[in-house]
Amino acid sequence: MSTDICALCPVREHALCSCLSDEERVVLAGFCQRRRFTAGETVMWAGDESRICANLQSGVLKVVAATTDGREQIVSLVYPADFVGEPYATETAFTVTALSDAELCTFPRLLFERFLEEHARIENLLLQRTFKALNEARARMLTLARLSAGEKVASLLLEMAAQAGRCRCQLGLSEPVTFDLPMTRGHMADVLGMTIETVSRQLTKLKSAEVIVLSGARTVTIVDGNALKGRTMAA
Amino acid sequence: MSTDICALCPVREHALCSCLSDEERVVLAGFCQRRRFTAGETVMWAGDESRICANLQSGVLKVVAATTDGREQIVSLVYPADFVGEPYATETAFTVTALSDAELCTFPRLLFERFLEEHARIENLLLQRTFKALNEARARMLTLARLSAGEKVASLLLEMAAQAGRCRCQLGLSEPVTFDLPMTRGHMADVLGMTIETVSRQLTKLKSAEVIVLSGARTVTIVDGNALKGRTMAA
DNA sequence: CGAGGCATTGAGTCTGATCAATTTGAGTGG
DNA sequence: CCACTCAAATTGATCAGACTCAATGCCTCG
Repeated sequence: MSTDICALCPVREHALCSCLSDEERVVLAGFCQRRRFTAGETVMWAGDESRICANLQSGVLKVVAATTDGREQIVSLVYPADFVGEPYATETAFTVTALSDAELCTFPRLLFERFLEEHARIENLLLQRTFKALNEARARMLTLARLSAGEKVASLLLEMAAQAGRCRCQLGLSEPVTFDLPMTRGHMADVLGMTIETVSRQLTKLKSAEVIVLSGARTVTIVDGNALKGRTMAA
Repeated sequence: MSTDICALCPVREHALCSCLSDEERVVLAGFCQRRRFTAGETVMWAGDESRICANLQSGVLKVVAATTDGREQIVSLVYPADFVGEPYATETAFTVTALSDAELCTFPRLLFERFLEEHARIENLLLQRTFKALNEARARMLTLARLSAGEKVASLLLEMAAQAGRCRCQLGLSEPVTFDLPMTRGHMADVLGMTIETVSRQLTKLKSAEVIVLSGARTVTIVDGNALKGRTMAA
């Protein structure tokens, strides 16, 4: 039964558990619980007791840091096959919310910790992923602190194009690429540490410069990828 | 011989390796190499091949992200007993430089990886530390993106006071606390994503409000810790 | 005592936030 | 199929906070 569940898993090949043998997978599946969240629903609240870890199967989640007076910053976007949650933490550090409808494969934290300890390969992979997440967070610190509004928006566009291209096969920068933005202007602003208005103005500027084409609010075509990259200036 | 080295290690009790048995420590010490760096010297360069990991024994390091055109952001401060480097990464992600004279206990990356795989306890602890670093980076993202200059400086002052207090025993916020800033205005600006001038102006403002006293450029007394905390506003 | 790096202070500018008014567009129900 | 609704997005005008440029002051260490 449990192996059947994994057979249908859309991220079977890419999630952390892809390193497991069939037998190990049976053990893990034995205490996993699939859960669905609708867009806007919160998966875990900052400050709450940390009870679960999970793999994202479909949809997109945001990890949000907030001040006491309500200012918010998206500190990470979680895509399918990504891991969410923090083993060994008693308290949840940041609120995690579904940006779109999402499906998670959740594990009780304590059982997952036990599993990690008994399966060195998966623990090792989680370590590598966590370092990768750390590098991403640090790279974004540079973006947040030192790039101009225009540079921030250009960077995010390229990033989202790359993410979109991870599914469909991606062409180079010389060819026009069309894709749907996976988030609203408001979310883009929350990721980049700016306001909705400024994001919108920068997109308009890119449109006027004929670097991109906006077809409706959500669909973008990157006409001149090199020009867009030139507006980035980050390493 | 190797155990003697560790016996003199100033961070023996707090570094990653504190979880090891004497026998394990001998193995690890077998391929460690102690190295000294003078203030300003760079320990590893972003983009270079990743050859070492290390524990910091004394001094303070900075981890720096930079744009191609020279803008810089300090993405992490490394204190004694902290771990530096990235196992399993072929390339160094960020430049690491000594802020003060520093002593490192370095390990060749590949050997350290092998050691991790054979010693689950230490790998487990490294995982936990990496998650902690990730949480810190994410918390700082909020600071960089959403706090005002005044809030940023107040936060950093409290953080540095806490760090200073980790050595000497720290009093509560109601009592005045005096300590030396471990960095220049310039470094504070690099950490907070602002300019030297703005940092200086915010400190002057705090001095005028009699929240702090500045005795020379480097020594600070937090007179009214609660007022300082009140100027923070971050969660 | 002098030199040089840090730090402070001031004046002016500019980027991006704020406030406010439309416009667009997707979804709903008549 | 069209009008309606409501959220999202765009656009404009104004303002403030932080940056830039420039001058001066202050430690620290030869």
